Amino acid sequence: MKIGYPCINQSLDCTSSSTFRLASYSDERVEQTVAANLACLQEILEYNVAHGLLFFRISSGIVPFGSHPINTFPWQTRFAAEFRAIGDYIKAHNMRVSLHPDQFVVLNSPSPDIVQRSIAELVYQGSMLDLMGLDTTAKLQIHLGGLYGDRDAAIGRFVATFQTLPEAVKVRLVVENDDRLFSLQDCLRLHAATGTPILFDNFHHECLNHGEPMPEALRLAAATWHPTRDGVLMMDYSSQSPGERKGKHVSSIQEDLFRGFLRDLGDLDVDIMLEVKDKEASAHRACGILRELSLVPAAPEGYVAPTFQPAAELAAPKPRKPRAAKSSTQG
DNA sequence: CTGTGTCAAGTCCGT
DNA sequence: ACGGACTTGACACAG
Repeated sequence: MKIGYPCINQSLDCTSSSTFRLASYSDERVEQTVAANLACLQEILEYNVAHGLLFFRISSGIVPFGSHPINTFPWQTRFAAEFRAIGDYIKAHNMRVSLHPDQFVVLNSPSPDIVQRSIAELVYQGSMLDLMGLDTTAKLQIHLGGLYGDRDAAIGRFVATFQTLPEAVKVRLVVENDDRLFSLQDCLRLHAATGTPILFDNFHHECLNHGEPMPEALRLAAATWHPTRDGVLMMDYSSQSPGERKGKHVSSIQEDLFRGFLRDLGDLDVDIMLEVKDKEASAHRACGILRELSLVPAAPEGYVAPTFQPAAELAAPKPRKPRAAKSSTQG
C-alpha cells in the first residue's frame, strides 16, 4: 500500500507547474520553464522517498501549453534525458505515479473539436510517462465526462471515442467515479465495454451511489484492474468538509474516518491518493497510521516524522524564498 | 515589494 | 444569466 498526494509540495520552495501567459509565448520560455519544473519534480520525488511517500500525482502543467498548437518546441527530445532520469528514479524507489488531466478533457463531448483537443492533451500527458520509461501501471485519470441529458448516449460516445484513441493512451487511461453525474455503476458499464479500469473515489461514492456498501464498492472497482498490466487499485481518498457544501473536500485528513476506511478496506491492497488541502502534511499522518497498523514498512532508524503547525496557522500564506535574480552585478 | 484581476480549454449546478 | 467548482494556483501588471 502506498500513500500519495497531488501535484504540490507545501514544504518545498519550488513548484513543478510554473507557466506563463499564452500572449508571452516563446520557445525560450518553454525551455526555461520545463527545465525548472522538472528540477522541482525531481526535488519533490526525493522528498517523498525520504518520507516514505511512494505515490504521487504529477502536475499536468510540467510543459506549458503541452498540447496547444502554439507550442512547437521539441521538448520531447530536448528533455529526453531529464524525463528518463526521473523515470529511473521512480522505478529505482518503487514509486507509483499518475496524472489527472483537467476538466477540459471531455472524451464524450458532442463537439468533435473538444474531443480532438482532449485527445491531444491525453497524448501530451501520456507521452511524459512514456519518456520516463514507466510501465502501464502509471495512469492517466479522467472523469467520464458530461451528461448532456442522455446517460446512455453519453456513455456510448465515450466508448466510441475510446476505440479511436492511440494505443499509448488506451493502456494508461482510467476513469474515476464522480460525485454528481457518473457513479461507480456507470463506470462499471464503461469498463464492460472498454476494459478501462475504474479509479475509485471513496468520497465521490459517498456522494453518489446505488446503495453499495463501501467494502463492496471497493472490491467491484479493484476487480477492474488487471494485476500485472494495471497494478493494484488506485484510489482517491477524501471526506466531507464539515459544515460546508456537499462534496467539498476536507482541508486535512480526519484520522478517525481514515481508520474506519481502512477497516472497510480489509486485506485489499490499494494505492491511496489523499485529496485534501494540506497535501503532504496529511500524507505523513496517514503514513503514520499505516505504520502503526504495520500496513507499510516501519520508518528507517532515526526517522523523525515532520511536525506541522496547527490548522489555524496553515491558513496564513507561507513565506517564500525570493526568486533568484536573473543576473546580478554582484555575481 | 505587495495586492489582485486574469488566465487555453468544458460542463453542471446553485443563486 | 452568471459565478463557483473541479486534481493543483501562478502570472503579470498596477500601485
